[in-house]
Amino acid sequence: MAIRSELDRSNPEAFASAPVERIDIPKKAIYRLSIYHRCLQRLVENGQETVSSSALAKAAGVKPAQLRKDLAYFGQFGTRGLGYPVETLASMIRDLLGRERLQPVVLVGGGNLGSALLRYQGFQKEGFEVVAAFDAEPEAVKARGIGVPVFSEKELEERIEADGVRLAILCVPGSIAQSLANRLVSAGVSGILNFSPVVLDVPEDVVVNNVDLALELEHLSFFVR
Amino acid sequence: MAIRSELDRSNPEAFASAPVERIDIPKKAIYRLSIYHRCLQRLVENGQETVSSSALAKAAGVKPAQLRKDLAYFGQFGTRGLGYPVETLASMIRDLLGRERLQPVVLVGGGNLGSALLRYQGFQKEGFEVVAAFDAEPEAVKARGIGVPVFSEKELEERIEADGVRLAILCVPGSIAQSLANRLVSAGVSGILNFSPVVLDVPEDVVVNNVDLALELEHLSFFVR
DNA sequence: ATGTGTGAACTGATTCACAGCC
DNA sequence: GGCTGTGAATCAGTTCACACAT
Repeated sequence: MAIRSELDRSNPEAFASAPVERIDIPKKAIYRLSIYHRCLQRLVENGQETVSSSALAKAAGVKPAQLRKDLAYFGQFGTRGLGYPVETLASMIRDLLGRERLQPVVLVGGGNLGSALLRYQGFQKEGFEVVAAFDAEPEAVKARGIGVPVFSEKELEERIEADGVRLAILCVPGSIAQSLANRLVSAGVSGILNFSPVVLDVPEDVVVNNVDLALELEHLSFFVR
Repeated sequence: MAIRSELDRSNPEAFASAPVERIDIPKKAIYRLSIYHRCLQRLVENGQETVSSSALAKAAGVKPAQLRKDLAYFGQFGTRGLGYPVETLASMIRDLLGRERLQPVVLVGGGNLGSALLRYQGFQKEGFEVVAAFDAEPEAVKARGIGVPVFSEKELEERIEADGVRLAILCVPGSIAQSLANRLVSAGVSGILNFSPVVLDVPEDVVVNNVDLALELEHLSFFVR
């Protein structure tokens, strides 16, 4: 089981119980896998058949050795003297990330940011399906007119369990974030993309990925003199 | 000068030429400073006067030793046997992050995500002022009714230079992100919060902080079996 | 010749553990 | 007694450099 080391924006203690064979893979490497996948997709579109570690690394903004090492965690995919087969590599990463088939996701919190994300096409484009949204005042959110069914927050457990959803996007005020996270977890969610400005406390087998927009901006402001 | 090591989501090569005296501070430590500040704000509201490293660390989701070391990079703020003065510490972090006074920010790209972020109150609440937004079709964005002036993308240089803006939020399609980043940089911007799904290539003295929403979700999907 | 795969060396960051101060 | 500040020890992650395959 498991992956070691922390990912900056997520709870340092959040580990995953991954399918047994993978051991000792830095979370950062997994993170980079997604980036490689993006770059590979572009190459596929361009009809390129193979790519060298240096070319792909450059596109992804990392060093060639790093790319090779990252891929090597999962097996041997390249041909010495030639490079990596673009199509095959892309598909293997998708497989690894559990992205071969559509993943259902729920969104909790239909405020400004929440309904913004509902309208945002980026998730759908990358193959995630937001199957439901929840809010304390579902009517208000519905009024903003989005193609995702909005339910009362009370139906949260019921619907998540019914659909077997494992991923949630949480964008509620900090004050209620923890209690909603608890409810999500006990309904069976094991991955939370958290936009609330709080450090969530969750069981070991749940992974939280924090995206704190204001904090990102604040962080930048340190560097601009 | 300067800060070493990388911050996960930003360009690994992006370093800052910081005011000389600070040397050898991990970027991650600076990142955590923002988190500590959040927690301190809550304590201020509660009227608490002092806080121990273990209490604050717990709230921030880190180990006490880490918190102490992080703060020690910048000076000695605590009292042995007592803890840290909440108010003073908060203000010193603000000062350090360059957040004592309001920072003007521009937003580029008024698509789904862009106009969502314009409506999002989080930035304003944390003391950033979005002074202008730019889009190729400013009228369309204006129509969505937001309290921020929207200009044609052509006026970008002009207005950024006039206002001396140093921070930008970039949320345009990947295909045009690099060229807009170039224009921002030459107009004087030195910190970019990048929501576009591309690795931006910028000069050494510009800091890019990448927030790739689809990628965050994808990353989670690895962990949910 | 070219370019992967990988142990070994290195660099950076976290944690320990304790000395020193209130 | 409690809690900070910090050198030393540990741990994780990156990069090097080269053996090996095509």
